Amino acid sequence: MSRRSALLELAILGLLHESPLHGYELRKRLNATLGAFRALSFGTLYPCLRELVTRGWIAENTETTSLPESRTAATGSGSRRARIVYELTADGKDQFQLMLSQTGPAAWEDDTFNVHFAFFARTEADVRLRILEGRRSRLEERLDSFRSSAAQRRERLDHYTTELQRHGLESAEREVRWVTELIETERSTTPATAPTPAPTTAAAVTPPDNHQAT
Amino acid sequence: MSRRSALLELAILGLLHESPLHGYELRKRLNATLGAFRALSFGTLYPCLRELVTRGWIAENTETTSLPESRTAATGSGSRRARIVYELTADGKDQFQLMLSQTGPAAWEDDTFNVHFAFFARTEADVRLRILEGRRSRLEERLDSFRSSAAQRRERLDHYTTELQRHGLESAEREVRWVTELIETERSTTPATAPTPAPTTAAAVTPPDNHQAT
DNA sequence: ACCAGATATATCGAGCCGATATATCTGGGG
DNA sequence: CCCCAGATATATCGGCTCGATATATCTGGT
Repeated sequence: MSRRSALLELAILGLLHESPLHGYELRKRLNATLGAFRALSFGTLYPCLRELVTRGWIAENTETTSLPESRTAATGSGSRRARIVYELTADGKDQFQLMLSQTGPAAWEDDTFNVHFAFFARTEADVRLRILEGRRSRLEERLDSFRSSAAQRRERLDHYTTELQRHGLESAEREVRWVTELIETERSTTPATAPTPAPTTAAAVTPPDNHQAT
Repeated sequence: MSRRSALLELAILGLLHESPLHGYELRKRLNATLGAFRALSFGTLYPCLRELVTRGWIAENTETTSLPESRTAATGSGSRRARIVYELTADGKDQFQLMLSQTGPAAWEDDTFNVHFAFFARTEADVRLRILEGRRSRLEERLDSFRSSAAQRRERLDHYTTELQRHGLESAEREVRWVTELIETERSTTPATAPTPAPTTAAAVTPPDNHQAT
């Protein structure tokens, strides 16, 4: 079972959910729209696309722009040459929804969170809330370890390292506030149909912490 | 010519510049102190250490804590068993200073900037300023491409993706302000000379053949 | 005394990144 | 008009990194 970066597979299926795309354009959107994949290599993308085809989740349509011998300068859309356009299949849509409903610890880590969040419009409300709360727990956990380790070696670091730590801490605190606002928005816009047994609002969110020590 | 992640080599040399360390502790500091290397694998660290040894930049001292049959409970440092302690050599110090003076485009990218910044106390003032300005240019360049692409597809994105973009944009803007403040501080505190003092000896700035100290 | 967990070093396969190759289309200059 | 530079587009390869795993010692709890 080649894991093959389930995150990349999820991102590809999600982008193809909107419209069929060819590899080059897919890579650009992976870099731009999602927060991850800053410089995804074609040596990663194309093998992944091929595997998704063999699994039947996407289909490969060779774009035979039969454009005749004329230059077709009129069409500004510019179909340049035969491109391989990938399209989501029915099985691919099912798999995408299945992946979105997975709320494992992999959903709120640094790299994965942005991708999951970008597809929240197609994610169920309770899953959205669980991922946001997991993300906040993860951030606060890191904040705690940062602050405790900072207290230990007060005067050991020079000015620049201290400044680096301070900026990192501040960024993490800002993201906590951002996620908290998102959680409150989720709670106010969705009725209280929470399946979690936490009726009281003061239940301190009960984050779905990883009960499984990896 | 195995480049072997010059960034990791720089970070190791920089951390060993302060005190000799063994692999396990080195990995913890790589995760905690620097911003990069969130989960560096031992399968990456140990081969890198071995190569640094073969290049003569660090030395491998098997810590034969001859600690007698007594428990040595007094020493809080706790030498548990024979550990391999790596120590920076004179050539390693030269190499570290050489790497720090490299102001290539590799110094202000996302991953590399934090590491270079963490060692600014041992970097010359003009190099510091060049790296900070390069970092700011890089961030503003990304901000421009973000904003222009956001203008193109105004109403195409859903609420969540828009929110993700907005948060990313805001974070980048905050980092630009942070870097700008750092640049102004550099300009005001270093009128012409005087590198920032290191806590120890002042011989830290480019010694050509200085083979002693520590 | 025992077991769980932290400390510490080491190795291996799967798969990712960066460089590189190939080919077509577009735009600018001589 | 042609050629070159650059963007578009697909593809491959080797070196290296990651995650899992193995081994061994020390510490702390019961």
